Amino acid sequence: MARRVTIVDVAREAGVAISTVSAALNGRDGVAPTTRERVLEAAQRMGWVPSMQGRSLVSRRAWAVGLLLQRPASVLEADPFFAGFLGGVETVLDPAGHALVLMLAATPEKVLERMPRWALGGVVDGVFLTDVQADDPRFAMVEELALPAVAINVTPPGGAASSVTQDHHSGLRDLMAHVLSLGHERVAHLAGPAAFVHSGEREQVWRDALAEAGLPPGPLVRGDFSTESGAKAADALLDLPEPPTAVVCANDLMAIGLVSRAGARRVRVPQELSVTGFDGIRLASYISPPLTTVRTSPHHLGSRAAELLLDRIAGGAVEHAHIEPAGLVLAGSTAPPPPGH
Amino acid sequence: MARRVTIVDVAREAGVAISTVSAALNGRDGVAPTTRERVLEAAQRMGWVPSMQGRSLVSRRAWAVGLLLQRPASVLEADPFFAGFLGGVETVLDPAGHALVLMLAATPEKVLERMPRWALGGVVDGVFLTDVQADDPRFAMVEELALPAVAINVTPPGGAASSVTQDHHSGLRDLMAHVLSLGHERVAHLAGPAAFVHSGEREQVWRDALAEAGLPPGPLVRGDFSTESGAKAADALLDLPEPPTAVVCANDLMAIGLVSRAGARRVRVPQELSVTGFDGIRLASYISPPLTTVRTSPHHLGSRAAELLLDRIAGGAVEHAHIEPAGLVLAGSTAPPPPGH
DNA sequence: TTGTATGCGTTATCAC
DNA sequence: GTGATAACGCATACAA
Repeated sequence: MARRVTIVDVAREAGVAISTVSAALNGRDGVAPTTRERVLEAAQRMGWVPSMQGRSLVSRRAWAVGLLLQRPASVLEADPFFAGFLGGVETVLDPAGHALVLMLAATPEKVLERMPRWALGGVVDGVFLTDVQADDPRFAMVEELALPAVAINVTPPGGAASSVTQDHHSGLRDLMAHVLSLGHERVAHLAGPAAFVHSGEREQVWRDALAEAGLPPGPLVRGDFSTESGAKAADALLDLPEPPTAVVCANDLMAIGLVSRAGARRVRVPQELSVTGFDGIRLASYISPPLTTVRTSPHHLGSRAAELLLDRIAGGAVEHAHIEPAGLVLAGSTAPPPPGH
Repeated sequence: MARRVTIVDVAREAGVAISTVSAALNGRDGVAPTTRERVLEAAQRMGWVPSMQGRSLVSRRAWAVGLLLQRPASVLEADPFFAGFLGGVETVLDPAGHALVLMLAATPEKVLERMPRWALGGVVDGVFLTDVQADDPRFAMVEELALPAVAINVTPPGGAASSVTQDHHSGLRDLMAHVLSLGHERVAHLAGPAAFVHSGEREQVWRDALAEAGLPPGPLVRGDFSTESGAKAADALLDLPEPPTAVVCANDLMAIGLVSRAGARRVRVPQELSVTGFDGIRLASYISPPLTTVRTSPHHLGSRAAELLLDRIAGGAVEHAHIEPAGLVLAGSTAPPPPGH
């Protein structure tokens, strides 16, 4: 690589001082228009590009934010939330001149080890916190590090982090109302891992809706959000002495796996078994039957989260934002229970 | 944030010189064991973390590599290649102490604008080049920037970049052989965008296989790799005066869309229409019928690519690696054509 | 074996 | 309005 062009070179070329070049290049005032013009022209002509390391060193800003994901690869590879979220984040980050540093951690320990290195090492100015678990140690860590952070879909404890949430309660309540209005009385729940905060919340909505309808809580099984685990859950539920007539799943991928396995067992959806998803991924409308689900907005969640994070980094206050609630999507995977149930 | 701990602080605390601290911390020799011990202990106790900016500034290394993706969000959100590839990349990058900087570009121009800024600005030490197009301008750019690069699934022109490829020809040839052996004579191809190099290659395999079998090339339609475009293609193909009896798709998502739309039109798969995919995504085995496809290995592609890139950055030569070929996965979406065809 | 001095590219604080 | 100059945190050549 040819020796890099620095502001020193530009200064020499334009016949001005280094400080003048810096001021001109950064649009600070106190520079004569003609001088500024000359500097800009020289920088342009010489192909000057700012060195992020030099800039970062003195500005004490990394001009980058981090996303540390800790999910099994099997889920990540199929879950469109991830890509949608990233897309939203980028629409905000890029114009603001910030980069996105990504880490796919194999274990939670890796995440906790990486965070301080990133923060103290000046790799990132802030982080997104996704897949928040109960008593998540990351909140204490960002607080201790004074690292700007934005939590996704959860209210952070203390004042440690900003947050952006999309209400899933109302959508899920609508979903339960829909299923119950069809006449189902044995409504199972295929939940996500117990550790995730949102898993517990969705579970609670399901439980409350059944209680309000005067129904006993149906069987509950857990998956890990993967299609595979949905298929496994189908076996578990259909092998019960009294199988449910409807299954409310914590995400679409598990619902797809469940529908698939049910079909393989000659259990017709929705005639014999109603199934609902959660997320509203595109694919959900292309399987057969199309999935009744609740549509979330990962892209919007990402863009809003990035806004909050940049604001926080710029010295803004901790803030808690909400985007439009996740809405019900009625499709073909739900129907009245078979007669006699 | 409390004032950061620097090697100066550690030096003072340990009662030695800065250079000694640096040498001790980086495992260089020329430091007395007891001194090293004392330094390490002090650094540990004071919570010293290396400043990447300081280190980068003097080492002229960013300790990060970049991935610039330029794909429509609709594809990215559903395509598991992306996440699988990232997962593979991380398994290599992380132990080596490198970070991954990600950019989701909205347009090709954005990519070409960002590359020099990243390279010259010291944001990354190298880049991955995915979704390579014909006459891709990025190769000229990495060459001009002398930026280490690894191209994925394509042989880069000139000696500009390393590459890692997974042969898809043989798998696709096997697939075609399978379809033709079933007796199909009107085999359509649902191709990807013409601009992508691998789209053209897959198309050629299809064309050659038909020619070898003495069959005229069946109808060819193009999609954009999204499920939606697969559904659209189903309409286009089934509305033909002489619809094909088999459709070979350039990826699984389009195949899923096609199967879905065919089902909605009461065209039974595979009895009336055989459909094949490409990629071997997990979901492919959970739709009904499970998809006959060719299984690729994005994770392995990613890990190998990262190895090549780090090697290149460390001064190694340009290298072209191959991973195991993509293999045929036979499933339920293919069958003999209906009688009379 | 240890200490000193210098430079990496930038920004910012001062005199002028 | 402009120009020296001192940081920022680290690594390293060289001197002691």
